[in-house]
Amino acid sequence: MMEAKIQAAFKQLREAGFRLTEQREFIVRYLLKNRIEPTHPTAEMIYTDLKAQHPNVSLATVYNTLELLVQSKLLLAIDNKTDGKRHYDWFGVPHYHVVCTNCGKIVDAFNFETQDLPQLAQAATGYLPSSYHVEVHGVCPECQELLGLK
Amino acid sequence: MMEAKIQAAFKQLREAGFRLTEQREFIVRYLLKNRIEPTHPTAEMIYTDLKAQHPNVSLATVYNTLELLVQSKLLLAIDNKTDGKRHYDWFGVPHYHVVCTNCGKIVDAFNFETQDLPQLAQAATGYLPSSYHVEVHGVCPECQELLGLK
DNA sequence: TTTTTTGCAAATGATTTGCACTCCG
DNA sequence: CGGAGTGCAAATCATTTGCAAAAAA
Repeated sequence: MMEAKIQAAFKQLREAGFRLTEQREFIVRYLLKNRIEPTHPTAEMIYTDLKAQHPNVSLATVYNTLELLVQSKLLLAIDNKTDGKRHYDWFGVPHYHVVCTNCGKIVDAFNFETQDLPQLAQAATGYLPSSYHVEVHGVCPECQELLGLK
Repeated sequence: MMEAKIQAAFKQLREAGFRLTEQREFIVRYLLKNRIEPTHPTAEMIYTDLKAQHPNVSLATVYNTLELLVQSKLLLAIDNKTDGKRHYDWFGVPHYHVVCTNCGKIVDAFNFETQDLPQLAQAATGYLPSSYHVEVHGVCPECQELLGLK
């Protein structure tokens, strides 16, 4: 069933108008197989992991592919101000992100209803919504400890 | 009453542990007097506008001050992926942002309830929330026209 | 074939930083 | 006074880009 998910992703990438290349296949497989949810990796991290097994993937291609996956609505980009890097998250069950203002760690949370947001945004602004992102900033439990907030 | 708002901002800045300098005063006054809501200016834009009247304000200080104002919860930072720049918004009535994926234009919207978000985030993750940000991405009416989506 | 895509290296450019000087408190 | 804050210029560094070669459709 993992393979089915992978194939569905390829299909979605194609339907967004992009070709399926060997490199893109490696990257999609990597993202799905490595359960990136808890990691929220950056392009650099993905590249480093990937090149061990696939030396024929360049960093520029990783950047390029990740951007295409965002456009294809397979990935979500999270610009993390704390570390200055763009992180990625697989676009599955709708959820939001909680980012540590001290160490930059990102975790997912699911207990906030955002279903109506696109329609409301369209009603309010006339924009044609394609995606949305909810982000909470705060201090993670570990950093609370470190900072004596706990 | 504008002056009262300005004084309140100074107070808030002080209470966050920062000193009140001439430059910071200029910047806060500029932000409040120029109703930045519709503009969502960047550090560069603020600097350019400001230096006409106050040549003794450097770009580095503008960057620095804006960051302090964010920390003091007077401003909200919006990293706009489309133009690659950080925009700022005065932190008044809670609202969310709708960003054009084509031209980068940012508008405010108010019709989505986010009051419970911080508590929910804390309950779900154990983080100590200090702020949050809701952002919708889509194509603005003008770009819909340009792109033939309308 | 025709159009994309890749990979390398170089460019970009917004933001950050080091440091000597100045000023707020 | 002493620690913060400023201004300048230089450094940083994640991301983007140009272009020739390679691969998809």
